[in-house]
Amino acid sequence: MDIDRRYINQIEVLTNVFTIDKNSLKVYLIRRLEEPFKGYWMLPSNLLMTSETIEECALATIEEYVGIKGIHIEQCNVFSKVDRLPNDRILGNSVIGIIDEETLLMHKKKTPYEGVWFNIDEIPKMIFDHANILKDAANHLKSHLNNPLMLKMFFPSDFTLPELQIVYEQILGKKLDRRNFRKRILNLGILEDTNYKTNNKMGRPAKLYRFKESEIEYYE
Amino acid sequence: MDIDRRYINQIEVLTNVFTIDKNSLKVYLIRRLEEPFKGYWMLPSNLLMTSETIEECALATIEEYVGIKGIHIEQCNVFSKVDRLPNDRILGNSVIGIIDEETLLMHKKKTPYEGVWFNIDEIPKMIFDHANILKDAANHLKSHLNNPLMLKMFFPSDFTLPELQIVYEQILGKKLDRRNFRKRILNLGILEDTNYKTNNKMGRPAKLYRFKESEIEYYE
DNA sequence: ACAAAAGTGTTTTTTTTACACCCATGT
DNA sequence: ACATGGGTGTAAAAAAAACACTTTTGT
Repeated sequence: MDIDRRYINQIEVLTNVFTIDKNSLKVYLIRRLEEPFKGYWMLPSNLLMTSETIEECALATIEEYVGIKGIHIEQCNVFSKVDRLPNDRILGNSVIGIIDEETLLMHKKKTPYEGVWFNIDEIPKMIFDHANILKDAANHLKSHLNNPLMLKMFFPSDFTLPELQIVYEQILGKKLDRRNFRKRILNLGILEDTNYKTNNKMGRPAKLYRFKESEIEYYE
Repeated sequence: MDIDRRYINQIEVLTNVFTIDKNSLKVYLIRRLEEPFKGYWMLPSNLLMTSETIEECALATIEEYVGIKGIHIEQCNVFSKVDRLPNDRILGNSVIGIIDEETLLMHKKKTPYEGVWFNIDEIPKMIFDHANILKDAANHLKSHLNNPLMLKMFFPSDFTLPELQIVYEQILGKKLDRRNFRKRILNLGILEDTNYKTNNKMGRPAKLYRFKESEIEYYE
């Protein structure tokens, strides 16, 4: 490989893995084991290999550090400041991953990395520019909230409107009116009633919905 | 630089430079001089150097190929398919640049590249995945149309509402009602009347507006 | 019967759409 | 006076926001 050294770049793929757990939006962070910033938290990341796409690298990274594979991911942003890291020049490519808590528990494999799910508004000290990258990813989530393909990934299967409302509220960071929310979502015409209901321990059972298949495919 | 060769990547910055000229949205393309795809058209591009940011590379590329410097640019998208180019594995980072025709004519320097402004709906045969990248950039333009910082760049200085309407119509690809457009834009509260008017050769002079400074800075 | 959570309807306000005539200038 | 392009208002429709009581279940 005889390429001009001036054009050799390293790219790290930084993954922002989100879930909704106990009615809160959470993100998965791991601890940094080396100096500087030893003990600080970071986004699971890997250098991009020449043999893989950003998406492949992101999925491999999530499998390696979070212990879960094949989740939904989205390209997010690129961070190219020359001094974003103290020593090396590495481009940062931020990717969002979404997983529901139930699927996570079912399919999580043991990893040597002791990651923790942090509530999105209780983010600990993070290394380098990771806090900034995470904040940007949370904004991305907000501005793409109506993507059914993305929303779907917060649930293991069918879901209720109160559950969906919690996803909206957590990502938007504000409470929504239940009646107006139902009207708005159902009017979109992207959900269908499964005719099933939850059997909760308490309270009235809720109707279960799913995204219409035809609506999921086509979204920009 | 003794880095693992598996993590050595090359990144090209592909610039989508837009302008509005004669009431049409145009993009600047140059010709490819080598095989394969000799004679086909391409987005002005350069490999990213380790010493520069994506933005710096994009600006340098636009200066080199288009002959204009210091224009407004925006990060767009990353294309990382391993086989997007036939021989090398090079990541594509797409960037949007915007320039108004008048500033272009004033400040354009001679370049050895004979670029042409193509109407957005009359794009010629393009190399590799460039047509796809350009289409994606045009979509980006559409979805960020309300960014005052971006809109501002279509004009050399103050502008009239009919002129702004043409920008909207061209980017959206559809006609808008004049009265509703005025109402909507003025209601945003981001424009201020300069109290000046155009002196056109024909017809009634139009009021000149500008973006309020305070509104330009803060936009996500 | 009570506690818990889900479901529902109406009114008001705001935003969006549709639509046609008058005004200011140069020739 | 006329041709050219710019400016304006109103009514209808649609979407969003505000707001509180009833229903279904488990205990």
